[in-house]
Amino acid sequence: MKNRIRELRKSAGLSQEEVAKLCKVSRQTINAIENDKYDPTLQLAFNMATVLDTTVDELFINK
Amino acid sequence: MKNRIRELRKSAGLSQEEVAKLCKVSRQTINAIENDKYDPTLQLAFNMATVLDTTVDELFINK
DNA sequence: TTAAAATGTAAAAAGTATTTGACATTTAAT
DNA sequence: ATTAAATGTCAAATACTTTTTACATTTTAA
Repeated sequence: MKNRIRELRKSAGLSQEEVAKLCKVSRQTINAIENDKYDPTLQLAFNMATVLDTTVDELFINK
Repeated sequence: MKNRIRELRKSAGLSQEEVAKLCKVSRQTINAIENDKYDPTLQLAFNMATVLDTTVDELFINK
């Protein structure tokens, strides 16, 4: 599963830590997901999409 | 997290077991998710959306 | 109304996500 | 060049998802 987190996060001018706080998870979690270490839970995927002003289907690329 | 699985599954004329096979998970997993026992992994959410001919954002209701 | 199919449920085990704390490396700004 | 901020990474612990096996209940259809 690929994603467009970095791209959209930078567009929004947010650091990994800021996204983490807004999503109420740790910075390491955001970092790991952004770098494809593992997939987020569905709930976190929705939270990230909301924070990055997009949808789950646009934020994550199912391949 | 609510979902529209039952609704879309019935529309597609599929049983839980058929959806399970198409998603390559157990019938019990589909049953549990459909009944809000827990959320699927993001990967499974995408697989279910594909099988039910919809999107993750339409299939699951983030509340 | 009986049989078959579908659905609901439970417990234990295995697999996966997340946290915390810590430290290293890279990037950005001064 | 130096500092601060941001990012990358690791290991151990905790929490959550999924599987398997098994059985009970409900629904569907003959």
